Amino acid sequence: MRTARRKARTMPLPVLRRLPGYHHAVAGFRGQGREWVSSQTLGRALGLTSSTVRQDLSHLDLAGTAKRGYPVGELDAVLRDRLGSARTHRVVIVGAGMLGSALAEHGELATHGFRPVAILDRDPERVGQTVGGLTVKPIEGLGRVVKSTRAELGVVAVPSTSAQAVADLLVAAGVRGLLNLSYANLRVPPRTHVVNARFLAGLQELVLLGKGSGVRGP
Amino acid sequence: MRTARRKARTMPLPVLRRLPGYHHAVAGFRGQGREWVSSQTLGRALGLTSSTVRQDLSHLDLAGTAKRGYPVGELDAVLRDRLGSARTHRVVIVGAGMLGSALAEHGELATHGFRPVAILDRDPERVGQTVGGLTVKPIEGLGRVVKSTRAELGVVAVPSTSAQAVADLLVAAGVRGLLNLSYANLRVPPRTHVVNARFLAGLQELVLLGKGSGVRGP
DNA sequence: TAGATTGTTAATCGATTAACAATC
DNA sequence: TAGATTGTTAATCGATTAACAATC
Repeated sequence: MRTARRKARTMPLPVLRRLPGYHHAVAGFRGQGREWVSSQTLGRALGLTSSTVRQDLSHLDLAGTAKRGYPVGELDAVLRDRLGSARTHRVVIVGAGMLGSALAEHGELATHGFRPVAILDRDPERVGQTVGGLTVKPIEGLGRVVKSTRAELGVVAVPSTSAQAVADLLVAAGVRGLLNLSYANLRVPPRTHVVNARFLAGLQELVLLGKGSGVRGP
Repeated sequence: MRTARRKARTMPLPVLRRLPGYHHAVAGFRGQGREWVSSQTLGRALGLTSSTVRQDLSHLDLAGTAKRGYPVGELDAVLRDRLGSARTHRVVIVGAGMLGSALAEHGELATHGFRPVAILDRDPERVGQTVGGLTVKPIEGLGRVVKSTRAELGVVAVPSTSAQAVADLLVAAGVRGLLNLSYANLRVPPRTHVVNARFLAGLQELVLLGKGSGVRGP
């Protein structure tokens, strides 16, 4: 076993996407008081081969130990650092319907470093109401709100018909990343990122997978 | 240009995952009254190369035409057929918090063929309340409810700490696919499918992407 | 006709898996 | 010590992209 190289500089996108999964699993093992975890055990928890796990973890600033595996506490710390769980990430939510409100009031956000700092809506009926301790503001104020709250991230929680317009506003307001909860395909300029968490597309994917015939591969 | 082969039998997973995106884009073009759409235009809408689009669409039972592209109406019909938009897919929602309730009341579900047929919760306070026209039922009745409603799909809309337990119940009750909205990594038996739509993991992914340094590739 | 665009094959790229020496 | 497990290299697998003849 060669010495672990310090600080991997780059990380493939698939690996990056798995980090939240590792984090959840490791936090669980830590909660159980476990001190070491092997690549095989982690693989079982995430549905990956032990080989993939070792390749993935080689991108982190951490070394495992032969015969024991990876130190749970350290792994948890490294993952939390990468995922920014200890920092505060300000999130502005557009759409104060049930979905946006659910996000604003979701308890698990805070424990991972995310803080909803504003929620806005187009509907005058909703403006002024209180959601998760925040007063719903009119969408027209988005630019000012993003500036004054220094929000880094925006959540698109509006119907798919207005999603692109909202995305454009958020980009113009200067957020660096968008979480898209709508069914729309959002287009944003190169320096901005979009991550989709689309439950409707997810349900459709399940329908396609369920057909059995129709899917190839592993 | 050779004749299109009828009925592609299999479809790679990445292609399958892009079908909802194609569907949304094509529905948009159709709404504009457009009759033809090229692979290049579709690629722009989805953030793909025209080459990838042509490869993807070759898996569908449909032929394009040189110089014009793909017929929007036919493409829409083929996609709707694949995605099951015309059939009814019964969905049982576990968790009647704001997130589960948002799903139950979400208007876009019905237009794509998904029908919430039951919503359940562990909390006695919530049991009996009405959400989206459904009466919240106690979680203990899950097996009976799935049977009587003939639900095919289950939504896990509970805190991550109870997510695996809920997944186990849904699998035991016989649903064929799970939409996971929680942060947990769900483990299910081989014949069951899980699709994640995890907003918290999505926000974390945005943080990782935002670091700029740290990501490799395209 | 000339030019744009498909459908398909082949090349490239990159992720996953396998294999195994190092080593605890 | 013997055996389990890492870290890493190489092989494999599969997805994306490029290229181009067919053709509308």
